[in-house]
Amino acid sequence: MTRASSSPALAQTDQRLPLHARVKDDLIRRVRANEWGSTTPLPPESALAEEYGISVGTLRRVLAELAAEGLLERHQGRGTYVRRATFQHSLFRFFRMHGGTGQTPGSRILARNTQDAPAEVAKALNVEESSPVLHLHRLRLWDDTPFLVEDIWLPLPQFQPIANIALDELGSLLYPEYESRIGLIIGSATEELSVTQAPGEQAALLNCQAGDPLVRINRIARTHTGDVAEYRESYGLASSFRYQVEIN
Amino acid sequence: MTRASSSPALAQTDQRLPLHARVKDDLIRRVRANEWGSTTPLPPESALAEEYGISVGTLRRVLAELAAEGLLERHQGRGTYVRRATFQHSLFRFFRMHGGTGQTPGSRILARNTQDAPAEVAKALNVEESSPVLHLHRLRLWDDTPFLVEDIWLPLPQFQPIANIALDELGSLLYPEYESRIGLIIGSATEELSVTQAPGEQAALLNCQAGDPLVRINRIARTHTGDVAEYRESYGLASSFRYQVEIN
DNA sequence: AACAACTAAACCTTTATAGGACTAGACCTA
DNA sequence: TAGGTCTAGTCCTATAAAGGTTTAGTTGTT
Repeated sequence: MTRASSSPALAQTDQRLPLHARVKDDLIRRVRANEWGSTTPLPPESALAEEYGISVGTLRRVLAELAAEGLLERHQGRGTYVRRATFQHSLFRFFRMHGGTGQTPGSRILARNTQDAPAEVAKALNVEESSPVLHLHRLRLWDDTPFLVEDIWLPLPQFQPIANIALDELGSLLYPEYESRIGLIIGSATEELSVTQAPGEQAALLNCQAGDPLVRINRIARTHTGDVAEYRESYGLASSFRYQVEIN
Repeated sequence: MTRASSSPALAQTDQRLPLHARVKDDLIRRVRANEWGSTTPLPPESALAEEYGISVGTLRRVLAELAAEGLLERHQGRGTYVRRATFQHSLFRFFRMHGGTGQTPGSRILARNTQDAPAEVAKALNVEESSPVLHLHRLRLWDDTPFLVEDIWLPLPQFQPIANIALDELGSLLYPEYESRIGLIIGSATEELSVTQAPGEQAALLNCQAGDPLVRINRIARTHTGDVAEYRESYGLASSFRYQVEIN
């Protein structure tokens, strides 16, 4: 029950906290530091407990909490794994398309260029103003019907590979492309919803009147370590947006 | 480790489930049945464990899960309590008023009458169409500046006391009134956000142009037992609405 | 090559125990 | 009356142990 002698891994953590909290903090740190990919399991309970110099029961409590919070995934008989971000709760899910079931999603990149980061983009990406960024202008569709206009900004030179490849090689989903071409995994994001009125350009693309209300979603996407990797502004028809939340 | 003999309270639960899951289900049922108000504590761990015929460790696991899910609140040295709904996550929180800090919230009831429930309201309240309901038309303000127009429907005769009392006796918050005058506690709610354009009436009240985009929030509020107690439609200026969500 | 049986490794369930920390109220003292 | 001290009651931390279930792979048989 003494807190004097403990594993070196816990040296960095707050000594006033109970053991399980300190172990939890350290495990979060190690997950963020990408110590285990999402395909290699964490060491088994017994090994981790021994490593930290704590009992298996205490370690199990920590792992159960982290699983409940969605950071880890546990499978009886198989092991404990880092959970990939699922984006189950993205606001984008709430654009309800009229069509319904049998439709397929797609995307079309309308423009790709290198820019000096405008103030707003620089602030979101956490880079110097006017530093070079890659800009994508993109349309997202259901069965060739556009429902979302997107502007996406990526810091350079980090994302240079995305600037170089042929446009038709870019898949309809960008995050797998970041992962395969740059080895960068998006771990979390912040989205902000607001309502605007359609300027002429967006109105034409979305097939509505200039001035019609649009929902704007700004997303700042980050890696597991917390570094900002992408900033995007997406516009969709407000009339097809419906967001539900349970409160208590 | 046998599952044959167990507390009578568990007889109703699924015998194939592990003990902790069955106890959890039963505790949820008892909380919903209002067995403990939010001021009287649940029985202590030791008593509950004995009642269910399980060990304290297993019971603690269940209580910890329920606390993590927000159904219970635990206080070392004091006891375990049913948690009152906080509505921390209500969409209303995201109407950002320009003013800022030192302002005070208020509300003004513009109209109160008894109606035959319109189809939409009847469906939301889960009552027969054209059955009698109480309707409130209300303005919510910051420092006398209106920012939200609300229509509220309540089932009769249940809410008759609210129909009878003088309007100036109704406080600025309704849920405490339901609680003190009817003994009805709101336990959860579902909110749905959509965007509309202001009709003339709302525009005048909110001090904007007809046709300006409005955020509409429909809320269905329920008691702990799941019965619908209130339906409301609220309209606010879209330009002052900003909603943030963390995703992973 | 296909299938079944076995086995090791991993997580899961349940109980038990010893001691610690926090809270509210009772009691005592000034 | 005001303020401290004590104490019973309650939840919290940490460990230990015995047995169960699930998975993936290995081995053996046909």
